[in-house]
Amino acid sequence: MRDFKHSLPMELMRAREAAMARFRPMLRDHGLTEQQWRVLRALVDTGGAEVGELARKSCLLAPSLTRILQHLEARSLIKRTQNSADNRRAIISLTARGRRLFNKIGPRLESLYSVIEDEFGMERLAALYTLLAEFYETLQAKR
Amino acid sequence: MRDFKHSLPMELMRAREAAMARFRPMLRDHGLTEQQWRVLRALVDTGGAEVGELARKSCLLAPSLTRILQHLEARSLIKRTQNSADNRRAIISLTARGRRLFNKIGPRLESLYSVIEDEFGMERLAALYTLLAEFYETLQAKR
DNA sequence: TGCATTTGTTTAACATGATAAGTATTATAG
DNA sequence: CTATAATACTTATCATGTTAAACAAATGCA
Repeated sequence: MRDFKHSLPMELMRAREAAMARFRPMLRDHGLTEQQWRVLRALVDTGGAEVGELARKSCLLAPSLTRILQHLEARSLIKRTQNSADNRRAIISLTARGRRLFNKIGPRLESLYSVIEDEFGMERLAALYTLLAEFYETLQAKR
Repeated sequence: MRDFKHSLPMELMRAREAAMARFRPMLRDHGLTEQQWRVLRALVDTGGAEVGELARKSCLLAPSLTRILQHLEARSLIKRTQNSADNRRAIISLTARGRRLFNKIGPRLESLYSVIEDEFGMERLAALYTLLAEFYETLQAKR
């Protein structure tokens, strides 16, 4: 059997964790988990979206997203707008308060990201992005 | 701000999830989570280890590992051997039953891994491993 | 020796991950 | 039309992730 050290899922996880360790403290300072942040960011990106689309964009499972939306709604960071044409669907969007929080955190995370970019190098980072995207596409295509 | 699509932690997560989706069903068929499997694998690798070492090798946080060991012990897949020199430490090791389960699952996971290797290509896979390891080292070194 | 510190592990509390099942609403075949 | 299936979410349940705090055993040092 291959050496345990060369388990691809574990290597991906370790790399991700190394990056998240840089970002998580700041999110935590603002009372956000990384998953909650992903939702806010997806909402800014889309300007409002249905739960299903939000789940895809933020890479969250539906049940997780349901709970997260409940938390964010309780904190008045998001709101729901019922779709009269299809009552199953609701459009989720940021409140003004949610947008303010996003605007406060976003730039700080960007600067942390820049540090990583400097340390690791833009070229290698780009290469990594490319390989990851190709890997994902390859494995998805064959399912 | 960068496009949301280019969030490195998310890309790492998506790639990992694409791989795990191949492995998880088989583990589930044997009543194991991926984390429990990582622990069994680390135990085979080391031939028995303390909780702390196990946490490092299996990339699990101590509280998670504590719970996982309780589950595995309840299923008689692992056992604890008290260290007389230091009563805080206990050596965790596989039971015969745990080893049998490992021997049953291991080869099947290997063959699933081979499929990924074929689909993505060994060269690109090797390149990905290298970049991931470098990325991890770079980010750890500067902490 | 006595005691504050450190170390290794576990608990606790809350949030999310993963799977299955449930609910309400809409689409569709007959 | 209407029963049925499909869709979009939500609940439920158990396991893990994350942080802080508790705990016991070992260590360092006055």
